[in-house]
Amino acid sequence: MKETDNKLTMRNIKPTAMRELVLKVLSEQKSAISLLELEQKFEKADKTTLYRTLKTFEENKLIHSIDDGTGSVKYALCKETCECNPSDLHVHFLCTKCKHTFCLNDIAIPNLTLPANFKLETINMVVKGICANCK
Amino acid sequence: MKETDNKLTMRNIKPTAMRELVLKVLSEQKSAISLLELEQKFEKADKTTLYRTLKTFEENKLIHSIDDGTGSVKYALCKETCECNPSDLHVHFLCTKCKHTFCLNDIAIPNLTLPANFKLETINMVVKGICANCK
DNA sequence: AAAACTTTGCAACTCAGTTGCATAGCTTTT
DNA sequence: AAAAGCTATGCAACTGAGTTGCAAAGTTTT
Ligand SMILES: [Mn+2]
Ligand SMILES: [Mn+2]
Ligand SMILES: [Zn+2]
Ligand SMILES: [Zn+2]
Repeated sequence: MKETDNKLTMRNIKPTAMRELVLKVLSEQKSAISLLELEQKFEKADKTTLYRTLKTFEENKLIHSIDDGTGSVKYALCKETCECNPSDLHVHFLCTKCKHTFCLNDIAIPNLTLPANFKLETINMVVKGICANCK
Repeated sequence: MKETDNKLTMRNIKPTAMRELVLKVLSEQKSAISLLELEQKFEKADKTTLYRTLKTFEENKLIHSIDDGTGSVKYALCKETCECNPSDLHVHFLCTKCKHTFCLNDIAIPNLTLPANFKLETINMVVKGICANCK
């Protein structure tokens, strides 16, 4: 697990056995994953440990969290260069059929003209519909 | 409460005392309100009744709900003509200072080009930042 | 007035997320 | 190498928004 180790240390995360496993699982996903789903990928793993692992990953910008409105937060790997700045923001897509949540990394969030004296900080944009796999 | 009564019956909601009071409170708000906040506007009111009142209002398109990512759903009156169609969708704004959530009724959600074979159904777009009152 | 339906109020529950705390496992100092 | 100190892990218990079951109160229909 040299490669995985590297990804962790590059984000200033100490590479423990658990963290390597979690990163591996996250890397294998084609869509964003919830804490519960992550838990279920393991035979035996503690929810709290996974929870804190995800928090650590998120704080160190290895992953980003997605609030897709389903009631459970999803997590997905950040691009290598991602610093979670406004310019790294992208649209997310929730398929109403398969319930998968996708990062549309190539779809930037369109510009908006806000009312006078409103200052923009960040935007959450979630598109719901049918994904290419379900179509 | 002739006027309030009318708004309810026009949306096929039987005008009970409680419902009139709830609609009155909702009409007075300048920003969207949560179930808990609604509860606190009354001396003594049952959360369940308010909950179900909001559900009834929402089903009948008197109000719409807003998931602003704070963990508590907000509710705001619909425009008279609103049928909660895609064309009635608008951007919402959450002020990170005063924590108020506003309907930006005049700001339509911008068009997006989705990846091939993705079909759009609806969009939730929440802008976070500083509102005009807090600026 | 009785029967049928709707609304309300209370209590209890669900479920995702979160915290406290003790133990286990490293790392650094002596 | 042992002791001390820090970090990660595991379990249990808690939180808070939302939701459901059920009985009582209120309305409408017959
Ligand atoms: Mn993403
Ligand atoms: Mn609105
Ligand atoms: Zn799908
Ligand atoms: Zn504000």
